[in-house]
Amino acid sequence: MSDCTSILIDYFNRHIPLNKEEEAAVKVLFKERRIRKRHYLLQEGDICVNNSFVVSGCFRMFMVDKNGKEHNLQFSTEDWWISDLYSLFKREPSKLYIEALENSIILYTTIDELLQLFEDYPTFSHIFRILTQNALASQQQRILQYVSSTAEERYLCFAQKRPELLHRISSVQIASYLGVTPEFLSTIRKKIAKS
Amino acid sequence: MSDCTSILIDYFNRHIPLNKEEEAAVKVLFKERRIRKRHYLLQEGDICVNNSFVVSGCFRMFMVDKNGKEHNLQFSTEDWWISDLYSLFKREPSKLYIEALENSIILYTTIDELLQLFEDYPTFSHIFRILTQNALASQQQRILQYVSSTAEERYLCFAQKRPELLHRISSVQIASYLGVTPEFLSTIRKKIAKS
DNA sequence: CGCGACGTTGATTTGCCTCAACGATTGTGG
DNA sequence: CCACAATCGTTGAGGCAAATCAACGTCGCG
Repeated sequence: MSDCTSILIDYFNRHIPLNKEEEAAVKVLFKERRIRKRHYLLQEGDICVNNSFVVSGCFRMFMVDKNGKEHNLQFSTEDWWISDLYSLFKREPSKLYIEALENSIILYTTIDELLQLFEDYPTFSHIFRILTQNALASQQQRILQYVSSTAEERYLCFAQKRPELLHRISSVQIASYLGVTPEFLSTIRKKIAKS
Repeated sequence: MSDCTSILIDYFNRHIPLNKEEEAAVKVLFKERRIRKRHYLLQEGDICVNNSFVVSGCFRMFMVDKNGKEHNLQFSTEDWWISDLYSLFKREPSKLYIEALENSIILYTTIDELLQLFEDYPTFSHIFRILTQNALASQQQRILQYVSSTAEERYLCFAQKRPELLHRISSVQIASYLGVTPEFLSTIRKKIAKS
């Protein structure tokens, strides 16, 4: 059985080179966990205490509205992070769910270990500040897109940014991410194929 | 003429008590500026280099879509911050505008001064990490609301959270924030008044 | 083989937009 | 201080994007 931490260390090195001490800290702190398809990493009401890195597999983060409908906010595959950053840092109950769409492997730490890591090695504090900014930026992009694009435009944008997900994820999930019904996604696809 | 920095210091003290040194640093670093109604603090393409605290007045942050339509993302009044956090930290050109809706007074620093402040006084680093988390949280809330509520529900929610803005801001601006036309906001209001 | 999940299609409905028109209010120049 | 223009909120008619509901074919799987 392979040691997944090397994948995470590679990931960090692609952002900011780590020294040997820092690499060792990653090896110590991050723990491996397997999640089976359809199992949950987080459910509404839980406080999100873990920050998780996806080694392999695929997750979706979603909320359930008052009519019981699900709305996907994010998909996370290899080399992405998956957690409710708000619940994680505020230590408040989450309004979100995180579900594995495939059998997956993650590396995770608790928020307390992470904060300790920040204190011990400023490099990580720096990396995670950037990650938070990226999260902020991508959320801003989603809002801007939502208020200014049609469903078809949102689909085309998604297809361009995450082409590999089109085949990997069911269209029910993609429709939920785009904010349309699966039926309407189907008509969008038909229309695009024609043109 | 009054010194506005005391207002900002009060604001900080309400979050985390400052010591004398920290208060002095605020006095040195933050500069006052008056912005007249209809003037811009930021325009698309600019890199947002200033982080601004609203002492008095009111601002709106908005984007312009490809059809030339404006979409308000945020209103900031007294005791709020106003800046494009993404452009500020990434030092990339902004896609947003910030406009004064009233004659206003702000206190601002450049991003470089702010980062220096973080290094010198960890307290501020802590406060601003919380502010970034709050920004993330409120953006998440907006997305969740957008995908799961009708315009009427969004209006009721806005009216509950920011009742004072209903009279302070024109309905054109409120409609733009809610993502509807002013005409439709009007019909929403009529319907609510009836029930 | 039969069942359930999934993607597709069509008919109908609905939420919201567009456009046009109208009084009321505000601002401005003479 | 008035006259006029400009802006703002409202109302209504008509249209479109997307939802809902129902039905059907296909596929993988027990």
